[in-house]
Amino acid sequence: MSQEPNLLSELNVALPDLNKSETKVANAILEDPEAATRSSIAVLAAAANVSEPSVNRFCKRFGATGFPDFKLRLARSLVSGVRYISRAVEMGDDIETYPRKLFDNTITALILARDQLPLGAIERAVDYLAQARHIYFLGLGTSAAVAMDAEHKFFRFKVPVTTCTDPLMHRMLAAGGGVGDVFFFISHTGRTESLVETAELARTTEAIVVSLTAEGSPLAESSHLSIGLSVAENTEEYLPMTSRIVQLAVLDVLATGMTLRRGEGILPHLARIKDSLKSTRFPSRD
Amino acid sequence: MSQEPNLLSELNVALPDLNKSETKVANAILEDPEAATRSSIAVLAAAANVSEPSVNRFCKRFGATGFPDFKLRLARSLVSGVRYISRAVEMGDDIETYPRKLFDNTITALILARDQLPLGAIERAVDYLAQARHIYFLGLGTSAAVAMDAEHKFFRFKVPVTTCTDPLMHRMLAAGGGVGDVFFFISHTGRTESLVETAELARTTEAIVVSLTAEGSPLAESSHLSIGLSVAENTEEYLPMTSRIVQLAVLDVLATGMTLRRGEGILPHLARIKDSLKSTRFPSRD
DNA sequence: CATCATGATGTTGTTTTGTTACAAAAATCG
DNA sequence: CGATTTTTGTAACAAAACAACATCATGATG
Repeated sequence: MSQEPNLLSELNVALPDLNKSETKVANAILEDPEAATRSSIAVLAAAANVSEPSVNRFCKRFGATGFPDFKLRLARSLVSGVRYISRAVEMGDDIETYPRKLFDNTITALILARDQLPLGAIERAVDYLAQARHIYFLGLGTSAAVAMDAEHKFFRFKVPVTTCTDPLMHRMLAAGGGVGDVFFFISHTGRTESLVETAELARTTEAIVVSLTAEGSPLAESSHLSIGLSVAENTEEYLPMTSRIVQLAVLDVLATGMTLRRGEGILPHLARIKDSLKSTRFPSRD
Repeated sequence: MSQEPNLLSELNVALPDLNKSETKVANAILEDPEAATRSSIAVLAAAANVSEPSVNRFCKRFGATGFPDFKLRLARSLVSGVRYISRAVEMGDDIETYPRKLFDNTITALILARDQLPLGAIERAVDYLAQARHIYFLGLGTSAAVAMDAEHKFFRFKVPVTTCTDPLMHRMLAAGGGVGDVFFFISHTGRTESLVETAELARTTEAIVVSLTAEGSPLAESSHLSIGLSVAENTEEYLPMTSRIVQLAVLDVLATGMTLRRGEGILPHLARIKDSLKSTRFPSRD
């Protein structure tokens, strides 16, 4: 699905090249786009002092099939314009405001990531993971929690999984890497010295080094395969937020890819794991 | 500008309260909202197997002045082509398909959660957390990773934070709770016996018990305050996915609420913490 | 400077689309 | 089981959009 350009800015750009009545229509729309989406063709024509067919022709000129279709595009470009701007939380924000902003930012980040997902890299990562004899998820700080989450997913595939947050352990594990080992590094910046060094250490062995990190970062460069993300963490923010959620979503994708690779056969196994928790829970009504 | 809630999630929420033909219409729209915005009332009526006036009434029920107006609202609430019907991944899906499905499901879950966020509970939770002398984040399984993430956020506010995944430790910590302690439980189901028992134990002390869990669950009932979520984890899926991401987003909200509560004064402190990592990283170009 | 060609604009009438009023059917309740 | 309310559909009606054609402006050419 292509990132359709904003209709309003398209109008602005085209403005000089329009003829008399088209200009009138364009101005009427730009004057109050919100209202334009609500008007009928007759009302808009009156507002622009032109005839109805002129408005209709105008719409078709901009690629719409007709006036209703044009209104729809207009409506959509009105939101996407607002939505795509990550609005930072401000000190004055109240409870009605900041939760919505945070959710919207997260949603936007996921949409952006979804549309730029490096599918090729993901597919190769699934290849590596599916063949791994042992997977190591290594991350520090916020990414440590992500690594832990990954461990909770991947152990289900009957592969030994190790997660670890101690940089010294990292080094030792990396040094001991061998055939069939996959070292999976998770880092938002991809610049953490300790992690990059560990990745390089792992590369001196027979192990495979995969990273989920910023595109073009030192860590990405040091890996056999990098799943490059370009999540712009709002620099104003003091707490890391969106980046790790995108990382988690990508790990969901990898785990799912692994399930698909394993085929139907793995499903009973996954079901058994899930069911094993039943007896730890209070029965639910349904 | 009114913060209009997303029409799609409004539909989802209202779904159970609709009568027969209204349900049919809602499903037809949810099935493919994008197409719905392009259809005429006749086409949509046919797709839903109802009469045209039924569609019209449906639109008015949701606050629109008529069908065209409804379509406009729908178009506005359509975020970048997210598919609202959570389509589960199927065994035959290829790399072009399943990553998108997973992301869309996650995005949808976040939109739904955003529009049903229990703001009152969140506000009170921020109150408790802001006044806490010690915060304990307790979760098991997947929620353990969420708890760990929470720890990584909240320690920044100069509050001692403890995370722990050992149920026996949980019990002992809970038993030792006192004034100023906040026990924050994280659980998707809210039915894990061990956690519920721990929560009840904590309630016998002076400590405050807060939970981030399913609405109306035993855990929610056992808490002083519950932030109720109703994320429908797709039961077909064998891996927990969307629920924990929503939990993380809510914890972001809580942490941000805490920042706002603390006021400007906390910002230099947060900045110092962030900067402390600088020397562990390779310098970036910008 | 008249005339024609071309393109832009408006008028009219048809078609499509949406809406209202009302009647039939179904559900609810005493 | 019948009365009452709610839900749903039918059909007539109103509004909107559109297409075909007519008119007007513009400007190029003899």
